[in-house]
Amino acid sequence: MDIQFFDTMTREKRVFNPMSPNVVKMYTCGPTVYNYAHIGNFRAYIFEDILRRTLKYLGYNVTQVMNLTDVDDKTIRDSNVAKTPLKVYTKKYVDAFFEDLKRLNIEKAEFYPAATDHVPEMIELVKILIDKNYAYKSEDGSIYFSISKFPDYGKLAKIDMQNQRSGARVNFDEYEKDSVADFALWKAWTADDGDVAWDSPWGKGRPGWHIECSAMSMKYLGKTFDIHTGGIDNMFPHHEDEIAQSEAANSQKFVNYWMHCEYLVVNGQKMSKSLGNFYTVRDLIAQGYSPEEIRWVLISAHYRKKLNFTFDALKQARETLKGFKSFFSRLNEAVKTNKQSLVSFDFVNDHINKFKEAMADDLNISEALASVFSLEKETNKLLTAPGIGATEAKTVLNAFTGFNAILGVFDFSEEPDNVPSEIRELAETRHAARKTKDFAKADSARNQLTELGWIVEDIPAGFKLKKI
RNA sequence: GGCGUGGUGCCCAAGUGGUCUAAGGGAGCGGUCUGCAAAACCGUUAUUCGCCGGUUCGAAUCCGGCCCACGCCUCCA
Repeated sequence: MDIQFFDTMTREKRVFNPMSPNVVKMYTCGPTVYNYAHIGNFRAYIFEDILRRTLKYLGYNVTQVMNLTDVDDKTIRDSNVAKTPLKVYTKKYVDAFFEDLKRLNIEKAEFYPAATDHVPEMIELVKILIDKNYAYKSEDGSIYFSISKFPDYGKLAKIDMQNQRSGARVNFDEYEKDSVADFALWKAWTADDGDVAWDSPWGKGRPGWHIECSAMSMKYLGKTFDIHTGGIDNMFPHHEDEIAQSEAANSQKFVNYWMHCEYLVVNGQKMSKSLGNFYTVRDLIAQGYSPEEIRWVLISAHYRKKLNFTFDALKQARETLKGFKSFFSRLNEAVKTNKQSLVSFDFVNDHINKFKEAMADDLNISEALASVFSLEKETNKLLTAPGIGATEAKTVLNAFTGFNAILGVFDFSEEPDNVPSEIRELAETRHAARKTKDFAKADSARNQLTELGWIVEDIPAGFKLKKI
């Protein structure tokens, strides 16, 4: 089965062939740790997680690198405001980031290199660019990349630099550059930087914004690697600049497949810190939404489509996940029975194959979920009507475990061993009352349970308790 | 000014020339089941895919124009 990904460079779906047959090397742009990441940011990280899990599901080993940008204008600015050393300041948000990744069940990458740990590598790269005459030193001691030396500049974003209205929104006081579009490889130290500085052949300073990704991807993945991803806002200038630096320095192709994730929008507008229309994972959890519900919302739209974030979507996710939860609970019950199989279960594999094919087709999650829902529905029918055997129930459960290797949202745990005794007693009371047809008593017990936050359902074997 | 993306039912969301009188989910409504519920199942909610033209035997899907929304060209996932 071919895997196809939409490559931003060619703007079309291409059959995916990694450089080595069984290993995929991918670089995923990570957070700038100056604040809590918001769920718009996490949309990108979840897209990367789905990509990674899909590749693994389809049989590849994955080596993923995600950078942590822990030195830049904003981290310096905000650590100064907080009167906290940069490293201490950023650590807080690095920790928070990993905490959120864990909550959202995002698999860990193999490497999380921090920019501040790789300054020597960046300096080496800048040296090469200067030696090859792609970079120049300005009067203030900063080093810039000269895009006029790199004719391919703009090939990813399809930007023709001749046609840009430079000046309209570019600050003209960057007089020291040859051309306004030239970007910094190394920034000379200024007073605003405080004690954030590294020594370099060009004097005290710090790396430019883009160089870390070139240097660190090269270190961990090589000069050419398979996939590079990020939010679509990284496409220009960030990824364009990475290409320029890397390809100029190495004289070889930087990346084979570029994949970009669309925005999360709120009321039609991009969720961003500058607009202030953002929610963090912790905000939503504080409002009573679960990480699974958040994850479901973020995975359930195709990564190249804008996703409109609403609380209604979170509520829809809640209902959907509830459905799965009770489905798994029915399956778990069926597994415990000794019922004989009455039906053929070939269709389970058909559903698995459709799921797989959909994901292999540029991560078509909607198609994939359709077969997940379809398997749920078909199985539910069988659970209701003729009954299914324990073996088949197990087969279906295994299929869902397989789906979950990518989706990462299902909770298969059996409800609940940890029911408070008070709750269990109430349910027993109700059960006994029903047996003697004392429905008034039964209903009153049920009402009490509801008030305590529990739902009781009658099933052939007795009753089932669920938390609201 | 340049470049780009998208507009599909009440909401979310696939489909990108025929199997589409449009998958799937959520929600609503009707029903089966139930002491009543819940869960589950069945039925139902777009002859239509922003609007207007065109190409074609045939279009949601291709072409042209228009309207609307959003984004990039500056840090941003």
